[in-house]
Amino acid sequence: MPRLNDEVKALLQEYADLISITGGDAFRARAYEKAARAVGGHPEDVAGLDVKGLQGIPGVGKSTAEKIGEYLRTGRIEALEEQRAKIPSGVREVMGIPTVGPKKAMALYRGLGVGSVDELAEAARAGRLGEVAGFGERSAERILQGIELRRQAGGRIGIDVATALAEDVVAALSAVPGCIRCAYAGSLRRMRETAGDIDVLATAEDSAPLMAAFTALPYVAEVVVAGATKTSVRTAEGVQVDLRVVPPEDWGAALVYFTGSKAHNIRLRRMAVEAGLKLSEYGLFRAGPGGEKLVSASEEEVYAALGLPWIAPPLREDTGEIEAGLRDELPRLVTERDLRGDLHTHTDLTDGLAPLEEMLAAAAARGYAYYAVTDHAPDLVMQRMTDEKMLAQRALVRELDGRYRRMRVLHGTELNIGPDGGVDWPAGFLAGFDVCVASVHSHFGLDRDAQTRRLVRACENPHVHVIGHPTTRLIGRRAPIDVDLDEVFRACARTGTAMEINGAPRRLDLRDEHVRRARSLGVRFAIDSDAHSARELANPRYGVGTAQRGGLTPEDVINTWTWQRLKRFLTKNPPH
DNA sequence: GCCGTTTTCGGCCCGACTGTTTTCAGTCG
Repeated sequence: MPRLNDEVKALLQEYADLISITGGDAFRARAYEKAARAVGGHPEDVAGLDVKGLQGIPGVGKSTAEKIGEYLRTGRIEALEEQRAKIPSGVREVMGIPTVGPKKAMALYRGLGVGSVDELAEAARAGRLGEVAGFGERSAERILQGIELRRQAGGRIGIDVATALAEDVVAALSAVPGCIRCAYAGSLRRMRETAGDIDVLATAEDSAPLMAAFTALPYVAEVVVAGATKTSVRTAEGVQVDLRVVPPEDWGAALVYFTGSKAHNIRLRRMAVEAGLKLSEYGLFRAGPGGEKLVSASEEEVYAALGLPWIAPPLREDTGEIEAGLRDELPRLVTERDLRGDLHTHTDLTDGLAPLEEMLAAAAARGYAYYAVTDHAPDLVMQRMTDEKMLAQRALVRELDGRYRRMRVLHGTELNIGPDGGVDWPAGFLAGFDVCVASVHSHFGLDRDAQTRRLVRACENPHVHVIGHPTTRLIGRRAPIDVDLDEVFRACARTGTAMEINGAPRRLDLRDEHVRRARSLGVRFAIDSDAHSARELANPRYGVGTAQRGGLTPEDVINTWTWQRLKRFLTKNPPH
C-alpha cells in the first residue's frame, strides 16, 4: 500500500535516526536523512531502478543505493538491522517528542532506562528526569506537554496515509469478481484531518470472496474480526481497517450510516422518527414491527425520503447542514476541479527537492492556468536566500513563462513574518513579486496580543497577499500559536488579504472550524499545496477537503478565479 | 555518506532560542 519509495524513505530515515541516537557521525546521519527525503519525493518508483539508476537520485550515492538495492532484493537492510539490535525501538519514539532529540533520548535511556514514551511520561511525572544531567523542572514540563499533544492525536493517522491505504483497499476489492460496489466511508470520506481507522463498504450477493480477498491483502498483519458481514484487520503499521459487505439494495442506507458523523446520523434518525419512519444501516422503514422498507439503494433516495437534498459528506457534522438542506441553501462546495492554480510552492532554490523546470512541468500537467513559485525569503537564515538568487530565479521564471501555452508562471516568495509583523524585504523589493505569501516561522511562543498584532500588521502590508499556514500548527506535533483569530480575520477582510488553507497533510491550516468562522467575517481563501516536490502538488485535494468542511464555495477561494480577476486581487486595493 | 565552475578532500543550511549551564549543548526551523 505505501508506495515503495515511502517505505524506503521510512527505512532510511530510521537508519539516520539510529545513527544520531547512537552518537554516530552527524553528517553521515544527515546524508541519510537527505537521501530519505529525496527518495520520498522522487517521481519515479524506486522499484524499477537498479543501483546505477538509484544513484541518479540527488543525495543518493553508492552506499545508499546499495542499501536500497539490498532492500528491494531481500526485503531487509543488514546495516539497519544491526543498528536496530543496539537500541529498543521505543527510544526512537521518545525522540519523536518535541524538545527531545537524539541526544536527550539516549541520555534518558542510559540514565533512567527510558525505552518508550509511556516510560518517559512516567519518569517525568515521578520527577525523576532531574536525575539525568541536563534535565530540570522546565524540561520535564515541556516533555509532558509534548506527550499530551501526541496523546490528543490519539494514534490517529494522517489523511494522506489513510487515503492511500483506503484507495488501495477499494481498488483491490473492486477487482474481486462479484463485487458490485466498493467505497470507503467514515471520517475519511468526510475529509476529517486525521483518521482513527478506515471503514470500507462493499456490496455483493456473496460476501465470502470479498472477505477472503480482504484478509489476504499483503499488508494485513492481523485479522481482528472475521465474519460474513464484517471483517476487521490490522495492517503492519497498526492501522485498523473494517470491511462491511451489504446487499446491493442496501448500499445507500449503509453508506449514510457508515459515513456518519454520529451527530449527523442521530439527526437523520430523529427526523425519520418524527415522520413515522425508522432509519438504520439497513434502510428507511415505516415505523412499527414489520415496517415496510421504503428506500435503501442510494444516498440520494434516503435523503430525499427525509425531505433533504443529498448532503456532501464533509458537511455531515450536524453543524447546520440539516437546516441548510431543509431550506435548500446548501453551498455549492468548492472542488479540486475548480482550482485554477497554486499560489504557494517551493523549488530546490530553497528547501524544495525539484528544480523549477520540473515543478512547472508537473504543474502544467495538472492543467493549471497560473502557478506561483514562492521560495523562502532571507530571514529564514538556513535557506541562504539572497537578493541576487531571488532575482536570478525571477529572470528564469520570466523566461519560462510562455513556454506553457495555457499556464501563466508567477514569481512570488514566502516571506517570514517577524515578531513585530515586519517581513524580509522593503516595499521596493517586494513590489517586484507577482504574489507574496507571508508566514510565521519563528517566535511561536509570543503572547496572544503580540501574536495578534504581528499577524494584523502583516495583513496591513500592501505587498502581502496571502497569510500562509496561519496558525503554524503541526498535527500531533506542534500546537497552534496563541492568537486572536477573529481580529486577524477582520484585518484580512479589511485589507483584502487571503487566508491560506495549506493543503500539506501535516498542517491543514487553517482548519475547518476556522475556515467557517473566517468566511462569516468576509475573508477570502487560497487553497495551496506548499509543495516541496512535484508529488506534493497534489496536496490541495486535502486542502479542498478542509475548505468543504468549512462550507466554502468557489467564489470564496481566490485561486479558483480567472487570472484577470486574481490579478486585480493581487493589486490589493482595499475594496470601496 | 555525498558531492564537486570549491573536484577525489574537506566541506557539509546557520542562527536563535531554551533551559541548563556558570560558558554551553541540544533542538528547531
